[in-house]
Amino acid sequence: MGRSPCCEKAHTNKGAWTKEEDQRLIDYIRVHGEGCWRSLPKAAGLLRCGKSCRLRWINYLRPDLKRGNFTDEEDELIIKLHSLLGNKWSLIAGRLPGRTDNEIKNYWNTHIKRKLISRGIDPQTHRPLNVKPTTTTTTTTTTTTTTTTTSAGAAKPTANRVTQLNFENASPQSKSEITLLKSNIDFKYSNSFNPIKAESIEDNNCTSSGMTTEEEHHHLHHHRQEEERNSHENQEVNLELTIGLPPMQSELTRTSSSNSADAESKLQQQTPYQFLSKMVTWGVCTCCQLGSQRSELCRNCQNSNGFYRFYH
DNA sequence: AACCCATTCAACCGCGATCCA
DNA sequence: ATGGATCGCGGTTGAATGGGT
Repeated sequence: MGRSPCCEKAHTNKGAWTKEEDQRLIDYIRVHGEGCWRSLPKAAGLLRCGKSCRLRWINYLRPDLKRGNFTDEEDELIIKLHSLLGNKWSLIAGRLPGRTDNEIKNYWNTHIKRKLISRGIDPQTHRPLNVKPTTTTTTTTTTTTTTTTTSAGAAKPTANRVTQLNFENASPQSKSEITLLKSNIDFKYSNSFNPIKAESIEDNNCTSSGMTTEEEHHHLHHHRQEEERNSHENQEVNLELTIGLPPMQSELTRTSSSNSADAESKLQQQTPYQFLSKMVTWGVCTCCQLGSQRSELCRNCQNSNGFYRFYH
């Protein structure tokens, strides 16, 4: 038994949308807002499946879309974000107001890929094309985790992977790493915050990039130097990866008698370092680190009971 | 004008994640 | 705990378009 189709295909239109269909969809959403896509077509009198309506609205009809050519600044930002996030088009799109994931994906495949290749850069790894990838396998003694990756391309970023940073039970070695990580985050925050690095330490001393701890130390050090150089040389593209509030269940529940906005504003009054330290202590997912703008409370950090996974 | 080929981008498809009864 | 329904994402497809011959 396969998965049931998302809609009754026999009675739905496919292919390009007509002006009338567009208008119906716009009119309906203007009145009722974005809601249940499944029931929308019927309610709006459209012979389309909900999925198709959603796509049409998000990628084409939404009033806040920018359209038009990408600027050089946008190009560079996309390249930079892609080097950090990989093919996470929706996350990249979240940093480019008025642009959709589909648009960026297409633009990447048709323009930027070529642009990078012409610069002698591998579009997937963001490293010089003549560098031959080597495979390294790292197995740590404290965990059974084995990570395989290529040196040319950092381990493929997984958007929903969560960080697990437990200070209390960490080995002395891990603690020194955590200190290093925190200083790294602190450093990045003072320049331009790189959320990916916050994910670097997982399972105590097994790194997500597949490097040994020593390599990771070296890598972080090297990265820091590089960052410093960049920021001095050309005022590196400021990614403005704003940090969204991580789920603050306890803060919220502790102040449940007052409103949750109080708890939030209390946290926002903290210094960036205090705030980041909390993030590290809690452990937050990439979504929260990136400041997901779609939902106030990230689902990745929330389990099915509504509690947050990483709160101590 | 007719054909061919390359490029672009809107739309589709399949799948994993999440919700919810 | 389970399974169907739904959402959202990333990869792929194919019609439309433009340029070259």
